[in-house]
Amino acid sequence: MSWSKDGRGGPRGYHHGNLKEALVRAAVELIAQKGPAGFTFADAARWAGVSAAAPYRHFRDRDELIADVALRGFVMFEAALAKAWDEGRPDPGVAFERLGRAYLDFARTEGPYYSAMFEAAIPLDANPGLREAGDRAFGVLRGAAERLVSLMPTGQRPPAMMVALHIWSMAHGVASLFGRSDGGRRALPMPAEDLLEAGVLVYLQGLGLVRPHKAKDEPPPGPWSPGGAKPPGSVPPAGSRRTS
Amino acid sequence: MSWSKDGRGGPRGYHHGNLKEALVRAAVELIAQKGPAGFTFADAARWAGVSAAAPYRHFRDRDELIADVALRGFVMFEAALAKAWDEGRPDPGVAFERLGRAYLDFARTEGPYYSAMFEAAIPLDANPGLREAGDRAFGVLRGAAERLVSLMPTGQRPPAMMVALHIWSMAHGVASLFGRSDGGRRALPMPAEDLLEAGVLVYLQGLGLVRPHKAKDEPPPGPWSPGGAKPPGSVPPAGSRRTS
DNA sequence: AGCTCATGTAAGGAGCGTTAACATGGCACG
DNA sequence: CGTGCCATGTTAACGCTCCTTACATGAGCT
Repeated sequence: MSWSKDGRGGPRGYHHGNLKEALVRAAVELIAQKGPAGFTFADAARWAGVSAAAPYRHFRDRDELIADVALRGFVMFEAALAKAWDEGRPDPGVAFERLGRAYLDFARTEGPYYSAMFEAAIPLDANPGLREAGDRAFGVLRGAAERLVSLMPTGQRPPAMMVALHIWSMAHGVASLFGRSDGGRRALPMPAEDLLEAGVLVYLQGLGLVRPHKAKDEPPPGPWSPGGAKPPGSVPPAGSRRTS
Repeated sequence: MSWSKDGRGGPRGYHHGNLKEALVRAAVELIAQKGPAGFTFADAARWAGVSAAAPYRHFRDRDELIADVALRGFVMFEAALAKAWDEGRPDPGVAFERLGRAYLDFARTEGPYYSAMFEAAIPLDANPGLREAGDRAFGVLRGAAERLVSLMPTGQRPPAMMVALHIWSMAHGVASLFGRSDGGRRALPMPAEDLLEAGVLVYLQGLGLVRPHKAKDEPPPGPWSPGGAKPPGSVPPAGSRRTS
């Protein structure tokens, strides 16, 4: 009975049993192979092992299929970010680092979803549900920024929204320039995750949220330094994250 | 007279006279309208007012046309960045700010080129010239970062390459998330330019390169603070591309 | 005048989107 | 337990656009 849930493979009867799911998976697979603009409705049908007319029972057109992928992506994204943030435990600094890594991790491991979400040029105006899902995902980032900012003395707090937008921008920039390892991208002298982590750390130092650790406890000069953030621990450089 | 150089309009004889240029402009126009994946070779021919077979005399296929647009874009981009940087005059901090603004300005005013350069998924491996042009443009950014970094005491210098990549990432992130005001994007509480400027400033502060708001605003708080740089007419919709 | 490039015209083939008409079989309901 | 409905898929067909090539023709240059 499990074959009825498989998108491909096993024999199936006249009815597919789970075509909608299969089409979504087909879209994900095809986006992974050829980019969000590189596949067609007919392709998805073929990939799902079904005739070209079948998808019309489930999606009005190709855009609706992609929008569905993007929607699922945002839901997964929100969950991944929320899990990484974990309400700021054990402390906001550490949790924020995790958040940044989770962002990139999602972009990398769920590349096709990420593409559908941010590169497919879906008209948000026509998909209010999609916009809401995106806003919810961004809300996690924003909530984290608010928490972080609240650690600062009242007079020096930057707008949390701005901080969230900066982090989002840098994460998205890193992800889209270097995140996916498809052939055409540029080579990096370091893993994208570390690049982002270092960037976020420098940024947070700029806000005064993290000590510049100028006390130089050790040789490691800064958030950069190749071995800086490798140990499986969390975020060694930059000293204590407490910033009480 | 001039009609032989026009892409459209005026009467022309059997020979177009400048079809290659006209095709490039057509591509730019079509990318502006429908995105880098949203136009076809035949479209470009139609737009230029020639038959569908004519473009083959000038470009092997659609990809070569887009690559040409991207190549020109990189050249323009490099020039714009170099001009903004102006070899670090009057001082590297100020010049770096200009550089960031020039980046966003390019992304906004030359949106189609920017799309061709960064969102068209052109295989760089097959276009060495394109890669070189891109590297040259990035070289401006990197050179500026090197200059900036050289202001720091020797022991604390972060790798210039990393700094350049961070700035690039943030600029690209801002540009691609909020830069173009096409219908589907998200609204921002501030102009994208200011968002980027503030982000870069915070980042540079994090490096210790800029003292909290040295020559920026008068009010004390920081790079944010809504009075920063907002002449009222700074963000026109920019819907129609000039290019004609 | 003649050469050569640039462009037009024509035509074939392929793929896609879309719709209409027909087939199948799971399931609700008697 | 039988039966009929209807959601789901299939087949077939139309129209459109695109890509590509082969051949014809206009226009400038020497």
